[in-house]
Amino acid sequence: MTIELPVTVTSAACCIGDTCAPLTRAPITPGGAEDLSVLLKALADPMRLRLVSMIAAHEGGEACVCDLTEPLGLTQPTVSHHLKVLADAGYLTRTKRGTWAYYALVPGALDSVAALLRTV
Amino acid sequence: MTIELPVTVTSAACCIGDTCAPLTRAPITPGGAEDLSVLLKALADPMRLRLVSMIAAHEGGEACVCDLTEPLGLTQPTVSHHLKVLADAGYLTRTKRGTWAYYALVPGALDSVAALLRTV
DNA sequence: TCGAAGCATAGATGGTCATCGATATGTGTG
DNA sequence: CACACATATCGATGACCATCTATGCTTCGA
Repeated sequence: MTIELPVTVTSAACCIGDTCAPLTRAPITPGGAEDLSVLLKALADPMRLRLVSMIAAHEGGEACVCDLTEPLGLTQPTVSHHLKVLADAGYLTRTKRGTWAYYALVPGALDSVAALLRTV
Repeated sequence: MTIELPVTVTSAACCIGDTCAPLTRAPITPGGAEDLSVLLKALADPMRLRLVSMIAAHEGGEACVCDLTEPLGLTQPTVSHHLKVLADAGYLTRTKRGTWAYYALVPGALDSVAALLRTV
């Protein structure tokens, strides 16, 4: 369960030195592209997008697996698998209370990726 | 080559009627999740991210296939395939001048997806 | 203490995809 | 016209992935 979003964004600055608004910027690094693709891959699934949205829409901003299985029409292990993918990518947190495991959105995670997307 | 970004965003408004900032929003629709996942899937590949970035960084904001093959270390058919995926998703335009096919970014396409991402 | 419920993991399977080589198509040049 | 070059398409292949069933683990209540 590695929770990590690239906090240190490799600044693809538009202004370097004296020349502002140059015609050509520095392209994304191979490593940066690999990292961003991992973050995007975790979201590039209809069911996972719906999971994120349903958790955000759920009261309290959190939901347990049992809340999410039926409306998606997926089995419990499949939902559990998707939630793990999202948690590993840093989009969700997992809190166990009693028998239930509550998943919640990491604040600003989606905005972070959206911001990264515009730097490409 | 279907160039189309979801211009009509199904507004997941935060404020409905008199009650502002409700605890629960409306979750994304299954169709909306499917559409957004298609857009994200097209970007969720390291080589395609690098292609988009390299085209944006290239002088004139456009590049032909022959400009992109060598720095990526991919064969020409593979690069051509990735560019088609990106163009079909609405991220790139294709302009043929003579023997060469020039690909350029669709202005605002990335920002559009980034904005959609925050509505999830 | 025992059973039921919620969740995670393991293994299997069918589908999708990234990549390649080979080839077709189109375009400019001699 | 013939040839060289840039690009697109086709078919194959290996890897990855979404989903399932079966099963193990933990926690709560009777």
